Amino acid sequence: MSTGGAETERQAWLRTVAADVARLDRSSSAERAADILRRSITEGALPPGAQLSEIELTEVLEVSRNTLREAFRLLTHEGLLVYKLHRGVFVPELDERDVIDLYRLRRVLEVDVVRGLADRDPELPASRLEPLLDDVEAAEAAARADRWPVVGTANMRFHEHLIGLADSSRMDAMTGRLLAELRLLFHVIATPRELHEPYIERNRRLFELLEARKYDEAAADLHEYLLHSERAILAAFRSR
Amino acid sequence: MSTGGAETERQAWLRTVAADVARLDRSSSAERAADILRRSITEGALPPGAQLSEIELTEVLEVSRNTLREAFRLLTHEGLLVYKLHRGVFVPELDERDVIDLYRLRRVLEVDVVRGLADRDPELPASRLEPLLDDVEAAEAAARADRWPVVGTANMRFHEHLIGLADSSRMDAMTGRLLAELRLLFHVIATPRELHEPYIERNRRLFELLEARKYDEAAADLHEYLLHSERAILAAFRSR
DNA sequence: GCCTAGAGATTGTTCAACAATCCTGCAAGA
DNA sequence: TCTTGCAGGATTGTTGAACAATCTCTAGGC
Repeated sequence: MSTGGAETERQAWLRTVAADVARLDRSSSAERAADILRRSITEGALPPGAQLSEIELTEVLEVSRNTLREAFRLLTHEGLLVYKLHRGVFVPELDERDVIDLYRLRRVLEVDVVRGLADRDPELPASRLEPLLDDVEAAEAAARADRWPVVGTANMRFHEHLIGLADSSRMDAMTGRLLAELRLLFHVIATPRELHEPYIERNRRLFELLEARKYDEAAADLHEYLLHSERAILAAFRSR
Repeated sequence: MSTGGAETERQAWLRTVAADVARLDRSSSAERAADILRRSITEGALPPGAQLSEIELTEVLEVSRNTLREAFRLLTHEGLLVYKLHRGVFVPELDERDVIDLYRLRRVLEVDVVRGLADRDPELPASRLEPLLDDVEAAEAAARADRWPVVGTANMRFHEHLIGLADSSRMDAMTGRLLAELRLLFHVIATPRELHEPYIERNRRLFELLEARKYDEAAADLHEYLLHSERAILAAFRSR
């Protein structure tokens, strides 16, 4: 054996390898099929209300019905599909109450994460904020290229990475679900630019507040941010 | 057609019927199998670390392997089972970090629900609190009968009903998951009495604060309550 | 005692078939 | 005209069997 310091380093390496293996392992046919369907749904190719035929998709995705149904189950639990017994799976149609419900949870979780960062500030290396900056810059670049759906994706990732700072696997899972459902809502709104543009700047400001370790200020800003976003979506929703 | 008022009444009735239909519909073989397994796990018949053999359970539950695997998927997404690729499904073994993670989320969600009740106090009929009182009394009765696992169940339902006051389907789903995982933790603790007894009284006090509409006070009480519970479980966990 | 090879067992995936249920269209009746 | 009842076809729910991929365990060699 070696010293404690070397041992820790070795353990850290073992952990990264284990994570890589786990990432490779999770490539069952069902999850690959689910990946394709997830993209089709979140990118709008399968609009809310659409039914997914089993036999049709088995041919397109080249998997068996059982495997496809397992993929359906995966997406069902992410909120991207709903099962109707003996009738099939459908892309859910969310309404205003869902918007309110989703945003209520987003506010609770995200604001709490930011506020909670104050307690563990010392142990949080600055490098943890790098993914957030990457997302902001990706959004800015996409905006310059006039690619607003890409801006939306980058903004979403910003919030995913924000939640990730809490190091809570369960919060990550919940947020993933919430944001996936949110994407369903975006597709009923015709003007992606108005929907995403204001938040590029707000995300950058949020990032800078975090970088400056002004966590309470960041939490207050985020709270108001999410209220603003909710109002915008509700307004766009009502004018359909 | 009739007046607007009658129309609203009719719509309300239609909603209740639709809810009943949805409840009846959700009875597929896979979900029935999942129900049985869920009870076995939460009641401790299947302890953490146990492996669930496919061929064995197909015989016991009298379903096919495919249907059983669909039930496994359902429970996996509730956190009650974990898949290890090519090795099978197991009842997860939670550790101290899971305790901390679970309680962090419980505090965030439950305290927010209670605090949020203040905003919608007028529209909240007093009858909505009845299930909470039922749970408190059920726990008290079970305690007198010295049936501590039943006390634990009643206490859990109290918190489920508490979250239910928010009328948020997504929060209900999240809480259901969190509490199910919590039950997994309870089974590694040998003394159910110490684990559940203190919270009978605390639940009653919480109920009385809600009944008196002292929501902020109730929220503060609940916050401290959950910290206390977390410490108790962590202590029991460390002394195994 | 440790390592390796291979047999046996278990899981991952597919396929085909049948049962149960839903949707569609049409005809009969009020 | 509107509702009701009834085939017929289409789709989903479930099963069983089969094969491939992987893991576990044991036996044997060093």
